[in-house]
Amino acid sequence: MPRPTDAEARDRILGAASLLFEQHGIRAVGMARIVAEAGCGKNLLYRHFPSKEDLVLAHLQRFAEQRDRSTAAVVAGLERVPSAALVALAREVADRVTDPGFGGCALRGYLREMREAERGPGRFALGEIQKARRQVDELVARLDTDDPEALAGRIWVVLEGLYASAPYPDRDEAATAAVGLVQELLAAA
Amino acid sequence: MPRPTDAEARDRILGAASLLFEQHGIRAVGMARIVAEAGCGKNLLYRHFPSKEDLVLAHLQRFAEQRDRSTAAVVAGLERVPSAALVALAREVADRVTDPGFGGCALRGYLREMREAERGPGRFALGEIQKARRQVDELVARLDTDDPEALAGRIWVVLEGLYASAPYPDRDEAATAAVGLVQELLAAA
DNA sequence: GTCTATAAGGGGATAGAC
DNA sequence: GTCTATCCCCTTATAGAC
Repeated sequence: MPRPTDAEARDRILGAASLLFEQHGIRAVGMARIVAEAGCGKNLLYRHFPSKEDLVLAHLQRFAEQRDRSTAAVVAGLERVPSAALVALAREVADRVTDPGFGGCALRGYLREMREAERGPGRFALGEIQKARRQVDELVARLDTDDPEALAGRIWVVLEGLYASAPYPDRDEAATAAVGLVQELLAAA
Repeated sequence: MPRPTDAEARDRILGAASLLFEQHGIRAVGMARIVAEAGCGKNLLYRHFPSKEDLVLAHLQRFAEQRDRSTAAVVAGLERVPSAALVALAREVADRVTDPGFGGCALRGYLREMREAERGPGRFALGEIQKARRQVDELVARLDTDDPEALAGRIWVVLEGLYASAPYPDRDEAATAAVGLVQELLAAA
């Protein structure tokens, strides 16, 4: 069991692992390298994270929590104006995607790399993505438009395209295109 | 050097490798497994493909050639009607993505998994994607609309979102959403 | 000669023991 | 923290079958 004061060590290890995972992928990064980068002993790492899978899961949870905080912040106060909330949501994704340090959505990246969505980190990743999708669905449902499902599906495709463009040089163009598209879709609805 | 008549063996090996790569990813599939699935000796594989990287490059080239043939077929005869060609292009992507055997775009998958676009298979993959983007750009340019760059960027985001939805259960919804979106974008232009 | 099958080399993976 | 066990990786080399 980690001691209470070990929370800082845990954060340091998890931070180093997250950075490496985002930069090089899950499979490409070995535990030895994480230990070296975190500057700790292997013993300590395995006390906090009994297996690599646990470490990866914690990495995805950390990513999801940061995203949740970020989206909650931009949507705050817009609950009454669902269209504005949806645009804010798109802008938030665009902001994260265009950040030079952003290495792609960790949840989607894990699913693509490991192709395992039934259990463990993959199950968590899929659940988080479905959660985000449901948020879009619910906002669109309050929008007083005909065929809200089609609209939500279209907005979702645009957001997926925005996420997909993260590692490419044209992500800035993708960001303006995606935000503009979402705005127009809502204006026409 | 492989003998001239070995083209069939090469195809068999490449076919087995492509299937495994699409199903499990590049890093997850070892040469031993490819040999087992292709039903050949290791020696023969390495004569046709001196290294795994060569095999992966051939796999990406095969994917790109099939895609080129498929897109050329659906665009054939529509050179004079760029909007129809763009819709056909979107439909073609939608058809491939919704095919149950489709495991995602191999080119985008390689770039996401290996994060290497400067040389070898990654360089090829990036070039092919840029080629597809240029095709969209050129069709939009012949469309007599103001701000063709913005329109091409929007169509491209939608297509990227469609590709990204390939491994998910909602790819059918994504396909109809994407095709509908492209149609509307062109109708409004 | 051309293939398959198998072993071996050198490295790195996760994980556990001391 | 180091050291070890076990396994799998890519690749090459050897040995045998047709």
